[in-house]
Amino acid sequence: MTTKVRTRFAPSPTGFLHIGGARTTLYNWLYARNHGGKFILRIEDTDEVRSTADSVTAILDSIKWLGLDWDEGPIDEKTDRGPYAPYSQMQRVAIYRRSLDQLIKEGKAYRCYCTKEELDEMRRLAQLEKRPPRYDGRCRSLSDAQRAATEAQGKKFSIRFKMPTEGVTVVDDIIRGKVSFENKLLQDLVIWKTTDGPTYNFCCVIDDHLMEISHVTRGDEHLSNTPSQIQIYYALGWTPPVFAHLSMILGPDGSKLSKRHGATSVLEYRDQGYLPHTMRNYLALLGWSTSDSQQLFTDEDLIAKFDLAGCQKSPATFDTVKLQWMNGEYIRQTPVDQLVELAKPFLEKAGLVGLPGPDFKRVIALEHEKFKLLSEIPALIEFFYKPIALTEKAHKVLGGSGVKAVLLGLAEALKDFAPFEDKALEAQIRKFCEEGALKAGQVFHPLRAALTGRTEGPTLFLMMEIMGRDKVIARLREAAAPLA
RNA sequence: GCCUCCAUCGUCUAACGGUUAGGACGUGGCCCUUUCAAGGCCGAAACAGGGGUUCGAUUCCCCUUGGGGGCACCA
Repeated sequence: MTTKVRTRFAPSPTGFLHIGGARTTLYNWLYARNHGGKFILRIEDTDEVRSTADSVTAILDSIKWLGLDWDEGPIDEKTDRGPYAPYSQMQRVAIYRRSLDQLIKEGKAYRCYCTKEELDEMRRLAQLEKRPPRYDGRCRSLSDAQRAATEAQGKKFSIRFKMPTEGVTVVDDIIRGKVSFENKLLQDLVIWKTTDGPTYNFCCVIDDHLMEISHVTRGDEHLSNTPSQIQIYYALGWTPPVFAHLSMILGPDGSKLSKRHGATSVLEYRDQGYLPHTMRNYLALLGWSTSDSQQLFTDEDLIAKFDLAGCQKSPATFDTVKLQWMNGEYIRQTPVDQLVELAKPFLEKAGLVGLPGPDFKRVIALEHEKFKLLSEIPALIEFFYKPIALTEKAHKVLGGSGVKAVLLGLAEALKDFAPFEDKALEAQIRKFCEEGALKAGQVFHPLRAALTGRTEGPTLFLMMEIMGRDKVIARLREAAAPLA
Protein backbone atom coordinates (compact mmCIF):
# COMPACT_ATOMS: atom_id res chain seq x y z
CA MET A 1 0.00 0.00 0.00
CA THR A 2 1.32 3.38 -0.93
CA THR A 3 0.50 6.31 1.29
CA LYS A 4 -0.18 9.43 -0.65
CA VAL A 5 2.03 12.31 0.30
CA ARG A 6 0.29 15.31 1.78
CA THR A 7 2.43 18.05 3.28
CA ARG A 8 1.46 21.31 4.81
CA PHE A 9 2.68 24.67 5.98
CA ALA A 10 0.70 26.01 8.91
CA PRO A 11 1.70 29.55 9.82
CA SER A 12 0.11 31.59 12.55
CA PRO A 13 -0.80 34.97 11.13
CA THR A 14 0.89 37.10 13.74
CA GLY A 15 3.39 38.82 11.48
CA PHE A 16 5.17 38.52 8.18
CA LEU A 17 6.48 35.38 6.61
CA HIS A 18 10.10 35.27 7.63
CA ILE A 19 13.03 33.48 6.06
CA GLY A 20 12.69 30.41 8.24
CA GLY A 21 9.02 30.04 7.39
CA ALA A 22 9.83 30.50 3.73
CA ARG A 23 12.29 27.64 3.84
CA THR A 24 9.81 25.42 5.67
CA THR A 25 7.22 26.24 3.02
CA LEU A 26 9.70 25.50 0.26
CA TYR A 27 10.72 22.12 1.72
CA ASN A 28 7.12 21.06 2.16
CA TRP A 29 6.33 22.18 -1.35
CA LEU A 30 9.36 20.43 -2.82
CA TYR A 31 8.62 17.22 -0.98
CA ALA A 32 5.01 17.18 -2.15
CA ARG A 33 5.96 17.98 -5.74
CA ASN A 34 8.73 15.41 -5.70
CA HIS A 35 6.32 12.70 -4.60
CA GLY A 36 3.39 13.72 -6.72
CA GLY A 37 1.54 14.66 -3.55
CA LYS A 38 -0.42 17.65 -2.35
CA PHE A 39 0.79 20.72 -0.54
CA ILE A 40 -1.68 22.28 1.87
CA LEU A 41 -1.70 25.71 3.45
CA ARG A 42 -3.46 26.05 6.78
CA ILE A 43 -3.85 29.18 8.87
CA GLU A 44 -3.36 28.65 12.61
CA ASP A 45 -5.13 31.68 13.96
CA THR A 46 -6.19 30.45 17.38
CA ASP A 47 -4.26 33.25 19.05
CA GLU A 48 -7.12 35.68 19.02
CA VAL A 49 -5.19 38.67 20.24
CA ARG A 50 -2.19 38.47 17.95
CA SER A 51 -3.67 37.10 14.74
CA THR A 52 -4.46 39.66 12.07
CA ALA A 53 -6.01 39.63 8.62
CA ASP A 54 -3.11 41.70 7.33
CA SER A 55 -0.71 38.97 8.34
CA VAL A 56 -2.72 36.42 6.41
CA THR A 57 -2.52 38.64 3.34
CA ALA A 58 1.20 39.20 3.81
CA ILE A 59 1.85 35.47 4.17
CA LEU A 60 -0.17 34.56 1.09
CA ASP A 61 1.59 37.31 -0.89
CA SER A 62 4.97 36.10 0.28
CA ILE A 63 4.37 32.52 -0.74
CA LYS A 64 2.99 33.60 -4.08
CA TRP A 65 5.96 35.85 -4.67
CA LEU A 66 8.29 32.98 -3.90
CA GLY A 67 6.62 31.21 -6.78
CA LEU A 68 5.16 28.41 -4.69
CA ASP A 69 1.59 27.26 -5.03
CA TRP A 70 -0.65 25.26 -2.77
CA ASP A 71 -3.26 22.72 -3.72
CA GLU A 72 -5.55 23.29 -0.78
CA GLY A 73 -6.02 26.19 1.58
CA PRO A 74 -7.11 29.81 1.51
CA ILE A 75 -6.85 31.35 -1.94
CA ASP A 76 -7.51 34.81 -0.54
CA GLU A 77 -8.77 36.34 2.67
CA LYS A 78 -12.30 35.07 2.14
CA THR A 79 -12.16 31.93 0.08
CA ASP A 80 -10.85 28.44 0.75
CA ARG A 81 -10.19 25.75 -1.79
CA GLY A 82 -9.99 22.04 -1.10
CA PRO A 83 -11.94 19.07 0.25
CA TYR A 84 -11.11 19.76 3.88
CA ALA A 85 -12.22 23.39 4.03
CA PRO A 86 -12.24 25.53 6.00
CA TYR A 87 -8.47 25.84 6.33
CA SER A 88 -8.39 28.49 9.02
CA GLN A 89 -8.59 27.12 12.52
CA MET A 90 -10.96 29.64 14.01
CA GLN A 91 -13.51 28.44 11.49
CA ARG A 92 -13.02 24.88 12.66
CA VAL A 93 -13.76 25.25 16.34
CA ALA A 94 -16.84 23.01 16.17
CA ILE A 95 -14.61 20.24 14.84
CA TYR A 96 -12.15 20.56 17.71
CA ARG A 97 -14.99 20.62 20.21
CA ARG A 98 -16.12 17.18 19.10
CA SER A 99 -12.71 15.73 19.88
CA LEU A 100 -12.64 17.63 23.15
CA ASP A 101 -15.97 16.12 24.17
CA GLN A 102 -14.71 12.69 23.27
CA LEU A 103 -11.61 13.06 25.45
CA ILE A 104 -13.62 14.35 28.38
CA LYS A 105 -16.16 11.58 28.07
CA GLU A 106 -13.40 8.99 28.04
CA GLY A 107 -11.75 10.57 31.06
CA LYS A 108 -8.67 11.61 29.10
CA ALA A 109 -9.08 15.29 29.82
CA TYR A 110 -10.22 17.25 32.84
CA ARG A 111 -11.18 20.68 34.08
CA CYS A 112 -8.45 22.75 35.68
CA TYR A 113 -9.40 25.65 37.90
CA CYS A 114 -5.94 27.06 38.50
CA THR A 115 -5.45 30.74 37.90
CA LYS A 116 -2.55 32.27 36.05
CA GLU A 117 -1.11 33.43 39.37
CA GLU A 118 -1.24 29.96 40.85
CA LEU A 119 0.45 28.53 37.79
CA ASP A 120 3.18 31.15 37.83
CA GLU A 121 3.85 30.41 41.48
CA MET A 122 3.97 26.69 40.75
CA ARG A 123 6.57 27.26 38.06
CA ARG A 124 8.59 29.57 40.22
CA LEU A 125 8.77 27.04 43.03
CA ALA A 126 9.68 24.23 40.72
CA GLN A 127 12.55 26.26 39.29
CA LEU A 128 13.68 27.11 42.78
CA GLU A 129 13.76 23.48 43.76
CA LYS A 130 15.39 22.58 40.45
CA ARG A 131 12.51 20.47 39.36
CA PRO A 132 11.20 20.61 35.80
CA PRO A 133 8.81 23.57 35.68
CA ARG A 134 5.58 21.89 34.93
CA TYR A 135 1.97 21.80 36.01
CA ASP A 136 1.69 19.60 39.08
CA GLY A 137 -1.65 18.04 38.21
CA ARG A 138 -3.47 19.30 41.28
CA CYS A 139 -6.84 19.48 39.48
CA ARG A 140 -6.37 16.12 37.83
CA SER A 141 -7.94 14.02 40.52
CA LEU A 142 -10.48 16.33 42.03
CA SER A 143 -13.57 14.53 43.32
CA ASP A 144 -16.97 15.34 41.93
CA ALA A 145 -17.81 17.07 45.18
CA GLN A 146 -14.69 19.24 45.07
CA ARG A 147 -15.40 20.10 41.47
CA ALA A 148 -18.95 21.08 42.25
CA ALA A 149 -17.84 23.19 45.18
CA THR A 150 -15.25 25.01 43.11
CA GLU A 151 -17.68 25.69 40.34
CA ALA A 152 -20.25 26.91 42.81
CA GLN A 153 -17.79 29.72 43.53
CA GLY A 154 -18.06 30.64 39.85
CA LYS A 155 -14.48 29.69 39.09
CA LYS A 156 -13.54 29.55 35.42
CA PHE A 157 -11.76 26.52 34.08
CA SER A 158 -9.54 25.40 31.26
CA ILE A 159 -9.32 21.83 30.07
CA ARG A 160 -6.17 19.82 30.35
CA PHE A 161 -5.11 16.66 28.62
CA LYS A 162 -3.98 13.79 30.84
CA MET A 163 -0.48 12.86 29.84
CA PRO A 164 0.79 9.41 30.71
CA THR A 165 2.99 9.49 33.80
CA GLU A 166 5.34 6.71 32.91
CA GLY A 167 7.08 5.22 29.91
CA VAL A 168 8.66 7.05 27.03
CA THR A 169 7.37 8.61 23.86
CA VAL A 170 9.58 8.19 20.84
CA VAL A 171 9.49 10.67 18.02
CA ASP A 172 10.64 8.98 14.85
CA ASP A 173 11.97 11.88 12.84
CA ILE A 174 13.12 11.62 9.23
CA ILE A 175 15.95 14.04 9.82
CA ARG A 176 16.91 13.30 13.39
CA GLY A 177 16.11 9.65 13.80
CA LYS A 178 14.50 8.40 16.99
CA VAL A 179 14.28 10.94 19.78
CA SER A 180 12.87 9.76 23.12
CA PHE A 181 11.18 11.75 25.83
CA GLU A 182 10.25 10.52 29.27
CA ASN A 183 6.52 10.76 29.74
CA LYS A 184 6.79 11.80 33.37
CA LEU A 185 8.40 14.99 32.13
CA LEU A 186 5.49 15.84 29.85
CA GLN A 187 2.89 18.02 31.45
CA ASP A 188 -0.85 17.93 31.24
CA LEU A 189 -1.29 20.57 28.65
CA VAL A 190 -4.16 22.94 28.29
CA ILE A 191 -6.08 21.97 25.20
CA TRP A 192 -9.00 24.31 25.78
CA LYS A 193 -8.63 27.82 27.10
CA THR A 194 -10.62 29.55 29.84
CA THR A 195 -11.82 31.84 27.09
CA ASP A 196 -13.54 28.82 25.52
CA GLY A 197 -11.21 28.23 22.61
CA PRO A 198 -8.81 25.50 21.54
CA THR A 199 -5.02 25.70 21.80
CA TYR A 200 -2.36 25.08 19.21
CA ASN A 201 -1.20 21.63 20.27
CA PHE A 202 -4.74 20.36 20.13
CA CYS A 203 -5.86 21.88 16.82
CA CYS A 204 -2.65 20.95 15.16
CA VAL A 205 -3.12 17.26 15.88
CA ILE A 206 -6.75 17.23 14.85
CA ASP A 207 -6.16 19.11 11.63
CA ASP A 208 -3.15 17.14 10.58
CA HIS A 209 -5.14 13.98 11.10
CA LEU A 210 -8.37 15.09 9.47
CA MET A 211 -6.56 16.71 6.56
CA GLU A 212 -4.67 13.44 6.13
CA ILE A 213 -1.27 15.06 6.36
CA SER A 214 1.32 12.36 5.78
CA HIS A 215 4.47 14.35 6.58
CA VAL A 216 4.74 17.13 9.11
CA THR A 217 7.85 19.14 8.27
CA ARG A 218 8.37 22.09 10.52
CA GLY A 219 10.97 24.04 12.47
CA ASP A 220 13.13 22.59 15.18
CA GLU A 221 11.31 24.64 17.81
CA HIS A 222 8.43 22.18 17.54
CA LEU A 223 10.42 19.07 18.30
CA SER A 224 9.75 19.29 22.00
CA ASN A 225 6.00 19.66 21.38
CA THR A 226 5.94 16.52 19.37
CA PRO A 227 5.81 13.87 22.13
CA SER A 228 2.82 15.65 23.66
CA GLN A 229 1.12 15.80 20.30
CA ILE A 230 1.81 12.14 19.71
CA GLN A 231 0.06 11.33 23.00
CA ILE A 232 -2.98 13.25 21.81
CA TYR A 233 -3.01 11.22 18.60
CA TYR A 234 -2.99 8.05 20.69
CA ALA A 235 -5.74 9.28 22.99
CA LEU A 236 -7.92 10.03 20.01
CA GLY A 237 -7.16 6.63 18.53
CA TRP A 238 -5.18 7.98 15.60
CA THR A 239 -1.84 7.19 14.00
CA PRO A 240 0.64 10.08 14.01
CA PRO A 241 2.09 11.28 10.70
CA VAL A 242 5.75 11.14 9.82
CA PHE A 243 7.70 14.01 11.36
CA ALA A 244 10.69 15.97 10.08
CA HIS A 245 12.15 18.77 12.16
CA LEU A 246 14.28 21.28 10.34
CA SER A 247 17.22 22.93 12.01
CA MET A 248 17.02 26.64 12.59
CA ILE A 249 18.42 29.47 10.54
CA LEU A 250 20.95 31.59 12.39
CA GLY A 251 22.20 35.13 11.88
CA PRO A 252 25.86 35.93 11.17
CA ASP A 253 26.63 36.04 14.91
CA GLY A 254 25.32 32.53 15.45
CA SER A 255 22.14 33.45 17.27
CA LYS A 256 18.67 32.85 15.92
CA LEU A 257 18.03 34.98 12.84
CA SER A 258 16.16 38.08 13.90
CA LYS A 259 15.45 41.66 12.97
CA ARG A 260 18.70 42.94 14.34
CA HIS A 261 20.53 40.91 11.71
CA GLY A 262 18.77 42.83 8.97
CA ALA A 263 15.89 41.77 6.78
CA THR A 264 13.97 38.72 7.97
CA SER A 265 10.74 39.16 6.06
CA VAL A 266 10.45 37.55 2.66
CA LEU A 267 8.84 40.68 1.28
CA GLU A 268 11.87 42.72 2.25
CA TYR A 269 13.98 40.52 0.02
CA ARG A 270 11.56 41.11 -2.79
CA ASP A 271 11.86 44.85 -2.20
CA GLN A 272 15.64 44.67 -2.20
CA GLY A 273 15.54 43.19 -5.64
CA TYR A 274 16.14 39.51 -5.14
CA LEU A 275 14.59 37.16 -7.67
CA PRO A 276 12.13 34.54 -6.41
CA HIS A 277 14.18 31.88 -8.09
CA THR A 278 17.25 33.01 -6.15
CA MET A 279 15.35 32.67 -2.91
CA ARG A 280 14.12 29.21 -3.78
CA ASN A 281 17.56 28.02 -4.80
CA TYR A 282 19.41 29.61 -1.90
CA LEU A 283 16.93 28.52 0.76
CA ALA A 284 16.93 25.00 -0.64
CA LEU A 285 20.68 24.88 -0.10
CA LEU A 286 20.47 26.21 3.42
CA GLY A 287 20.38 22.91 5.23
CA TRP A 288 20.17 20.58 2.29
CA SER A 289 22.54 19.60 -0.49
CA THR A 290 23.24 16.99 -3.09
CA SER A 291 26.28 14.80 -2.64
CA ASP A 292 28.07 16.61 -5.46
CA SER A 293 27.47 19.99 -3.82
CA GLN A 294 25.61 21.35 -6.84
CA GLN A 295 24.87 25.05 -6.41
CA LEU A 296 22.54 26.17 -9.16
CA PHE A 297 19.27 24.39 -9.78
CA THR A 298 16.30 24.80 -12.06
CA ASP A 299 13.00 24.19 -10.31
CA GLU A 300 12.61 20.86 -12.07
CA ASP A 301 16.04 19.86 -10.91
CA LEU A 302 15.29 20.89 -7.36
CA ILE A 303 12.02 19.01 -7.28
CA ALA A 304 13.65 15.92 -8.70
CA LYS A 305 16.60 15.92 -6.32
CA PHE A 306 15.20 17.27 -3.07
CA ASP A 307 14.95 14.87 -0.18
CA LEU A 308 14.08 15.45 3.46
CA ALA A 309 16.39 12.68 4.55
CA GLY A 310 19.32 14.66 3.19
CA CYS A 311 18.66 17.63 5.42
CA GLN A 312 21.28 18.88 7.82
CA LYS A 313 20.72 18.43 11.53
CA SER A 314 22.79 21.39 12.59
CA PRO A 315 21.60 24.97 12.27
CA ALA A 316 22.73 27.01 9.26
CA THR A 317 23.90 30.60 9.09
CA PHE A 318 22.10 32.82 6.63
CA ASP A 319 24.71 34.33 4.33
CA THR A 320 23.63 37.44 2.43
CA VAL A 321 26.88 37.53 0.49
CA LYS A 322 26.24 34.18 -1.12
CA LEU A 323 22.62 35.12 -1.66
CA GLN A 324 23.78 38.17 -3.62
CA TRP A 325 26.20 36.16 -5.68
CA MET A 326 23.42 33.77 -6.59
CA ASN A 327 21.08 36.62 -7.44
CA GLY A 328 23.73 38.02 -9.77
CA GLU A 329 23.96 34.63 -11.43
CA TYR A 330 20.25 34.52 -12.04
CA ILE A 331 20.03 38.12 -13.15
CA ARG A 332 22.69 37.33 -15.76
CA GLN A 333 20.63 34.37 -16.88
CA THR A 334 17.52 36.52 -17.24
CA PRO A 335 16.79 37.68 -20.82
CA VAL A 336 17.03 41.47 -21.14
CA ASP A 337 13.38 42.03 -21.99
CA GLN A 338 12.36 40.21 -18.88
CA LEU A 339 14.95 42.01 -16.80
CA VAL A 340 13.61 45.37 -17.94
CA GLU A 341 10.17 44.32 -16.72
CA LEU A 342 11.56 43.19 -13.39
CA ALA A 343 13.47 46.45 -13.05
CA LYS A 344 10.44 48.64 -13.79
CA PRO A 345 9.25 49.11 -10.20
CA PHE A 346 12.75 50.06 -9.14
CA LEU A 347 13.24 52.47 -12.05
CA GLU A 348 9.88 53.97 -11.22
CA LYS A 349 10.81 54.42 -7.60
CA ALA A 350 14.08 56.07 -8.59
CA GLY A 351 12.19 58.52 -10.79
CA LEU A 352 13.84 57.40 -14.01
CA VAL A 353 10.70 56.39 -15.84
CA GLY A 354 9.53 59.11 -18.19
CA LEU A 355 12.81 61.00 -18.30
CA PRO A 356 14.32 61.65 -21.74
CA GLY A 357 17.10 59.23 -22.56
CA PRO A 358 17.86 55.95 -24.25
CA ASP A 359 15.60 52.91 -24.19
CA PHE A 360 15.99 51.06 -20.88
CA LYS A 361 16.54 47.86 -22.77
CA ARG A 362 19.77 49.06 -24.36
CA VAL A 363 21.10 50.51 -21.13
CA ILE A 364 20.25 47.50 -19.04
CA ALA A 365 21.78 45.19 -21.62
CA LEU A 366 24.92 47.30 -21.45
CA GLU A 367 25.33 46.78 -17.70
CA HIS A 368 23.61 43.42 -17.44
CA GLU A 369 26.47 41.44 -15.90
CA LYS A 370 26.98 43.99 -13.18
CA PHE A 371 23.69 43.77 -11.30
CA LYS A 372 23.47 41.75 -8.13
CA LEU A 373 20.19 43.26 -7.00
CA LEU A 374 17.37 44.75 -9.01
CA SER A 375 17.38 47.64 -6.59
CA GLU A 376 20.87 48.69 -7.62
CA ILE A 377 19.98 49.02 -11.29
CA PRO A 378 18.85 52.66 -11.10
CA ALA A 379 22.03 53.90 -9.47
CA LEU A 380 24.15 52.18 -12.10
CA ILE A 381 22.33 53.64 -15.08
CA GLU A 382 20.89 56.92 -13.89
CA PHE A 383 23.64 59.03 -15.48
CA PHE A 384 21.99 58.33 -18.81
CA TYR A 385 18.87 60.10 -17.61
CA LYS A 386 19.76 62.50 -14.86
CA PRO A 387 22.32 65.31 -14.70
CA ILE A 388 25.62 63.85 -13.55
CA ALA A 389 27.19 64.47 -10.19
CA LEU A 390 30.96 64.03 -10.05
CA THR A 391 32.33 61.50 -7.61
CA GLU A 392 35.46 62.51 -5.79
CA LYS A 393 37.61 60.30 -7.98
CA ALA A 394 36.04 61.61 -11.16
CA HIS A 395 36.65 65.14 -9.96
CA LYS A 396 40.30 64.30 -9.50
CA VAL A 397 40.57 62.76 -12.97
CA LEU A 398 39.12 65.89 -14.55
CA GLY A 399 41.53 68.04 -12.59
CA GLY A 400 44.55 66.47 -14.32
CA SER A 401 46.75 68.63 -16.50
CA GLY A 402 45.71 69.02 -20.11
CA VAL A 403 42.29 67.55 -19.52
CA LYS A 404 40.43 70.63 -20.65
CA ALA A 405 42.15 70.55 -24.04
CA VAL A 406 41.44 66.83 -24.40
CA LEU A 407 37.73 67.23 -23.68
CA LEU A 408 37.35 70.22 -25.98
CA GLY A 409 39.37 68.47 -28.66
CA LEU A 410 37.14 65.40 -28.39
CA ALA A 411 34.03 67.52 -28.62
CA GLU A 412 35.41 69.05 -31.79
CA ALA A 413 36.47 65.70 -33.25
CA LEU A 414 33.08 64.11 -32.59
CA LYS A 415 30.71 66.95 -33.27
CA ASP A 416 30.14 65.96 -36.89
CA PHE A 417 31.50 62.44 -36.73
CA ALA A 418 29.45 59.68 -38.30
CA PRO A 419 28.41 56.99 -37.87
CA PHE A 420 28.14 57.64 -34.14
CA GLU A 421 28.61 53.96 -33.36
CA ASP A 422 30.66 51.75 -31.10
CA LYS A 423 33.46 50.55 -33.37
CA ALA A 424 33.63 53.68 -35.49
CA LEU A 425 33.81 55.84 -32.37
CA GLU A 426 36.61 53.74 -31.00
CA ALA A 427 38.60 54.11 -34.22
CA GLN A 428 38.00 57.83 -34.30
CA ILE A 429 39.02 58.34 -30.69
CA ARG A 430 42.11 56.20 -31.02
CA LYS A 431 43.01 58.30 -34.04
CA PHE A 432 42.48 61.39 -31.92
CA CYS A 433 44.94 59.99 -29.38
CA GLU A 434 47.54 59.29 -32.02
CA GLU A 435 47.27 62.71 -33.59
CA GLY A 436 47.64 64.38 -30.24
CA ALA A 437 50.41 62.02 -29.16
CA LEU A 438 48.29 61.04 -26.20
CA LYS A 439 48.17 57.72 -24.42
CA ALA A 440 44.80 55.98 -24.50
CA GLY A 441 44.44 56.31 -20.75
CA GLN A 442 44.98 60.05 -20.89
CA VAL A 443 41.90 60.32 -23.05
CA PHE A 444 39.67 57.44 -21.94
CA HIS A 445 39.64 58.25 -18.27
CA PRO A 446 38.71 61.93 -18.53
CA LEU A 447 36.20 61.03 -21.21
CA ARG A 448 34.46 58.56 -18.91
CA ALA A 449 34.53 61.01 -16.03
CA ALA A 450 33.02 63.74 -18.17
CA LEU A 451 30.26 61.57 -19.54
CA THR A 452 29.27 59.64 -16.44
CA GLY A 453 30.64 61.60 -13.52
CA ARG A 454 32.35 58.43 -12.36
CA THR A 455 35.55 56.51 -12.85
CA GLU A 456 34.00 53.14 -13.44
CA GLY A 457 31.17 52.14 -15.68
CA PRO A 458 30.20 50.46 -18.90
CA THR A 459 32.38 49.90 -21.91
CA LEU A 460 33.12 53.37 -23.25
CA PHE A 461 32.26 53.46 -26.93
CA LEU A 462 29.07 51.47 -26.87
CA MET A 463 28.01 53.64 -24.00
CA MET A 464 28.64 56.75 -26.14
CA GLU A 465 26.61 55.30 -28.97
CA ILE A 466 23.72 54.68 -26.62
CA MET A 467 24.03 58.06 -24.97
CA GLY A 468 23.90 59.77 -28.34
CA ARG A 469 25.91 62.51 -29.94
CA ASP A 470 24.08 65.50 -28.48
CA LYS A 471 24.44 64.44 -24.89
CA VAL A 472 28.04 63.37 -25.39
CA ILE A 473 29.10 66.70 -26.90
CA ALA A 474 27.14 68.64 -24.32
CA ARG A 475 28.69 66.78 -21.42
CA LEU A 476 32.22 67.13 -22.79
CA ARG A 477 31.78 70.89 -22.99
CA GLU A 478 30.04 71.07 -19.66
CA ALA A 479 32.88 69.19 -17.96
CA ALA A 480 35.53 71.30 -19.71
CA ALA A 481 33.99 74.64 -18.86
CA PRO A 482 35.05 75.02 -15.24
CA LEU A 483 38.54 73.65 -15.86
CA ALA A 484 41.63 75.80 -16.04
C1' G B 1 17.76 24.83 36.53
C1' C B 2 15.30 20.69 33.67
C1' C B 3 14.44 18.24 28.78
C1' U B 4 16.33 17.77 23.95
C1' C B 5 19.20 18.39 19.53
C1' C B 6 23.71 19.61 17.13
C1' A B 7 29.40 20.02 16.13
C1' U B 8 34.23 19.33 8.78
C1' C B 9 37.68 25.66 5.86
C1' G B 10 35.14 32.59 7.91
C1' U B 11 30.07 30.71 5.65
C1' C B 12 26.85 26.68 3.08
C1' U B 13 28.33 21.77 2.59
C1' A B 14 30.59 16.47 0.42
C1' A B 15 32.58 12.13 2.82
C1' C B 16 28.05 6.65 4.56
C1' G B 17 36.19 2.98 8.64
C1' G B 18 41.30 3.20 4.56
C1' U B 19 40.74 10.12 0.32
C1' U B 20 46.83 14.43 -1.05
C1' A B 21 39.53 15.55 3.52
C1' G B 22 36.15 17.37 -2.35
C1' G B 23 32.85 21.50 -4.09
C1' A B 24 30.48 26.46 -3.65
C1' C B 25 30.39 31.66 -1.56
C1' G B 26 33.88 34.93 0.32
C1' U B 27 39.20 35.89 0.32
C1' G B 28 44.71 36.41 -1.92
C1' G B 29 47.55 36.31 -6.66
C1' C B 30 47.80 36.18 -11.98
C1' C B 31 45.46 36.61 -16.97
C1' C B 32 41.85 39.31 -20.03
C1' U B 33 40.84 44.71 -20.16
C1' U B 34 40.10 52.10 -21.08
C1' U B 35 37.47 51.59 -15.82
C1' C B 36 34.10 48.65 -12.86
C1' A B 37 32.12 44.10 -13.50
C1' A B 38 31.81 39.34 -15.84
C1' G B 39 35.07 35.34 -17.32
C1' G B 40 39.66 32.09 -17.01
C1' C B 41 43.82 30.03 -14.16
C1' C B 42 46.37 29.34 -9.50
C1' G B 43 46.58 29.68 -4.00
C1' A B 44 45.55 30.09 1.44
C1' A B 45 41.83 28.07 4.49
C1' A B 46 38.46 22.79 8.28
C1' C B 47 37.71 17.23 10.82
C1' A B 48 36.24 21.42 18.79
C1' G B 49 39.13 18.61 22.91
C1' G B 50 39.94 13.96 25.57
C1' G B 51 39.18 8.87 26.09
C1' G B 52 37.80 4.20 24.08
C1' U B 53 36.28 0.24 19.84
C1' U B 54 39.27 -1.22 15.54
C1' C B 55 44.87 -3.50 11.91
C1' G B 56 43.02 1.50 10.85
C1' A B 57 39.00 6.60 12.79
C1' U B 58 36.43 12.98 10.31
C1' U B 59 33.29 8.62 10.13
C1' C B 60 31.13 4.05 15.63
C1' C B 61 30.66 4.62 21.44
C1' C B 62 31.49 7.63 26.03
C1' C B 63 32.91 12.16 28.49
C1' U B 64 34.18 17.40 28.28
C1' U B 65 33.56 21.94 25.94
C1' G B 66 30.80 24.99 22.79
C1' G B 67 26.25 26.29 20.27
C1' G B 68 20.86 25.77 19.13
C1' G B 69 15.72 24.76 20.51
C1' G B 70 11.95 23.95 24.23
C1' C B 71 10.14 24.31 29.32
C1' A B 72 2.68 29.54 28.28
C1' C B 73 -4.62 29.27 28.79
C1' C B 74 1.78 31.77 21.94
C1' A B 75 1.91 29.21 17.96
